Amino acid sequence: MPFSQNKFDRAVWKIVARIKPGKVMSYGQVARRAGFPRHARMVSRAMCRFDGSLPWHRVIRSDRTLAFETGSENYRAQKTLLQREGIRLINGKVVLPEAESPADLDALIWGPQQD
DNA sequence: CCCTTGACTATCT
DNA sequence: GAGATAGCCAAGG
Repeated sequence: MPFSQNKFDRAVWKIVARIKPGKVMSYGQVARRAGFPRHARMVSRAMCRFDGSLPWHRVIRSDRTLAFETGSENYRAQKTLLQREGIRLINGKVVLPEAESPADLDALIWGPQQD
């Protein structure tokens, strides 16, 4: 955020703002790249402090699930924003772009239903 | 201070 | 692979 607070907030902001459309990062990764290892939870705290003009939806859990309660308002909002960028979800998990393969496509068609 | 709370994680069953 | 568990760390009561 332009009018950021502390050093941590600014560092986190910078990293998240750099995540390109169609890509995602975990809270832990953001924390590390911001220079604050083991601060994944702090990243989430910072996010609610300044969310709005930044691609907050591209930050997910390390297990590739969304961090909100399933079905909650925020959950649906994030899911929508991600899908809008072409990011797929299967059984509540984000399918990493790198992992797109015939096997995954089969899963999309025949296996677990797509979200 | 001590305890609780998370938009978290790594590890073990 | 899904649940349980134990770390993690800043804020707030």
